[in-house]
Amino acid sequence: MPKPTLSIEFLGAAAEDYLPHLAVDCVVFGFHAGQLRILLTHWHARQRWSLPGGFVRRDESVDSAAHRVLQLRTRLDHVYLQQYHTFGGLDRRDEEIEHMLDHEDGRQAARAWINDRFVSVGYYALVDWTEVTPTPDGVLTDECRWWDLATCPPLLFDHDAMVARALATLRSQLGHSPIGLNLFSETFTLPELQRLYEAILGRPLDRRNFQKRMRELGILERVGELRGAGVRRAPYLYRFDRPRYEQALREGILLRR
Amino acid sequence: MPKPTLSIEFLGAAAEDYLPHLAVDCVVFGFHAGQLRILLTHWHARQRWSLPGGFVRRDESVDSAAHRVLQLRTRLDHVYLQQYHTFGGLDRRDEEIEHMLDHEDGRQAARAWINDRFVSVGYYALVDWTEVTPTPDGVLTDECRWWDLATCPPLLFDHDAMVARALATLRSQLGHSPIGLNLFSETFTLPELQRLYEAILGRPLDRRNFQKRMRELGILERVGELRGAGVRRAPYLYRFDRPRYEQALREGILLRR
DNA sequence: TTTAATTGTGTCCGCCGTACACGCTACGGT
DNA sequence: ACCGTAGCGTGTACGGCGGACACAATTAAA
Repeated sequence: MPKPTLSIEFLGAAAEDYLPHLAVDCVVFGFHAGQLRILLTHWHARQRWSLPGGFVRRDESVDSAAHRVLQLRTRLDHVYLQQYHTFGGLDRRDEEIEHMLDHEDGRQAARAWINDRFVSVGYYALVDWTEVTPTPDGVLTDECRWWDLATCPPLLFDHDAMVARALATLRSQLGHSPIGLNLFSETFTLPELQRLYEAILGRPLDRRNFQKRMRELGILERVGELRGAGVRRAPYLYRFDRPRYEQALREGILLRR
Repeated sequence: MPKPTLSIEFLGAAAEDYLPHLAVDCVVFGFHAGQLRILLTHWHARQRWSLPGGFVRRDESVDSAAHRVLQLRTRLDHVYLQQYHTFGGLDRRDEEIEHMLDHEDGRQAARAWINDRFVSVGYYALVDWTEVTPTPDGVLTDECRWWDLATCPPLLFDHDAMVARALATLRSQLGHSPIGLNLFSETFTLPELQRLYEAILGRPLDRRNFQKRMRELGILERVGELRGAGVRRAPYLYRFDRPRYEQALREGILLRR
């Protein structure tokens, strides 16, 4: 299969079908082995990593564009996805990428289009990483995979700042809406949920107070007991009580600090 | 003085100097006579009102564009201005305006530029209304003035939703940062400050608890007593203690509910 | 059987937000 | 001159929630 030439067509349409100068970028959070992770894509032209992003079709809303981009990189539909900030500085370009693209094959118009200034609307997503099929676009990026948030490399453009702000937003939201549902498969244990909260907040929580609060929220449903999990007492399994969970989301209750 | 023809030049430059499809709109909050007010501009072509807005130059950041737009409409520099959401739906057009612009004088390219789809980055500003000089652009809009938030007319485009979301953001911020500084002139009384908080929150507050909390914050400095203000005891005048105020802003302390 | 590790649950305390009462100051009416 | 009234300033009491903390239960390995 021949390598696709550089053009905007790899997105499935011609450049004229997209809004110029406008992009969406997604900070896709997952959780595994006690670590918060994000999905990154690798630019072969630069041998560095960036957030998955894309452009906005003229016939779709910006929110729809974010969902579409996320679907292309994860194969997931109906993801929890929140716009959190728009990045419009003048320092968002990467001259090396622009220089290298200028020497790529492909139509001059497409290169100029991509190399122009962009304003980017930032979204963050919470996903169950086991359901994700990381998928690079195969043109600008040749790899797409999870990175531990703590150990991921410096990113292209201003994407480090985008990640930092997404995480700050997630933290500030954590007390107001129950987040866990989107990051776990169907069932989970309270210690797992606590490790998630600790990973997001970046500080340890008291196990007893955490469990008490979670129980009092009334959005958890005990399913059974997880057995044979090691040299210790087995924790209970829980699932979210959907109606109560969504009610709590609407009312925006919860933990404060 | 002849009426300017319809073109993008009224902004001080040619259309090529601006990013197409991208706008900034500002919800400018003021406070007067116990009422929260916003600054609106009147479109003569449509005989209706909208938020003050503008476009983004290719050589300025989106934040700078918002400050510039605000300066043009208020003559104010260094305003407290916060980006809060980007509106990118497909339902943001006003067909009547587009139709009427098509029959205006002016270059066809400028009409097409303005009539195309726009994504708008929303900002809200807090200003001392006494310092504002409302200034219409004189081309698309012929009037610019304050409206009581409670009684302002339905706005053009999706600006009603933009105002609602700005107000919701302001409310949620109110507990985390001390807001008042930007909305008052140098000095004010605690009853005035309380009326501001009540106007933002949309509910009455207990006077005694409000004063106690404000005193305990340690960011107010008592100046003197306001005398002869009517048939009652005169309230004290306060000003903000700048160093402590800015420290509180950094630490993001404060009221919860 | 003992021990280590980890989970589930209850109690206590202190802070903060809320409800509430009283004294103070000015002016106007009598 | 006196008192009533309207609005301002301050203090006290209670309750709820979060944070610190102790103990019993369960499992598998020593």
